[in-house]
Amino acid sequence: MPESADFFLRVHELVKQIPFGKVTTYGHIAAALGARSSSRMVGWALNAVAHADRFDIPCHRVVNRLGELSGKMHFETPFVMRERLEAEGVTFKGDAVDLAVHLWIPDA
DNA sequence: ACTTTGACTTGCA
DNA sequence: ATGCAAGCCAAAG
Repeated sequence: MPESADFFLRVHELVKQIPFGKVTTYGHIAAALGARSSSRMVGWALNAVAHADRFDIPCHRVVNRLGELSGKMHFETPFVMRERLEAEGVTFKGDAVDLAVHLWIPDA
């Protein structure tokens, strides 16, 4: 594994630290890691997670800047992601999470 | 080794 | 306010 795995690890830790019923965005994670512009890499990190058996990492709590579940299509079914969030008490604003209530910013 | 794409974000028109 | 283009870094073709 390349050194970028370290980046993945930090993303994983951050995502694990997301409180129950809260969500965060790729941009905030990237910013917390000092890579504000590299928000795409956060997605790659989660992709690696999804490909592995890292079910301990709530990737469904990570959304894009608009609160949309951009990664839902990468799940087995695009519905499971929203179902899980709703199961945690997360409210939705149409097809996006109500960030005004559930947005959580990592404590880097 | 080069090109294309991707779970994003920001900026300018 | 909406739409298109660029920037970013890494992985897959």
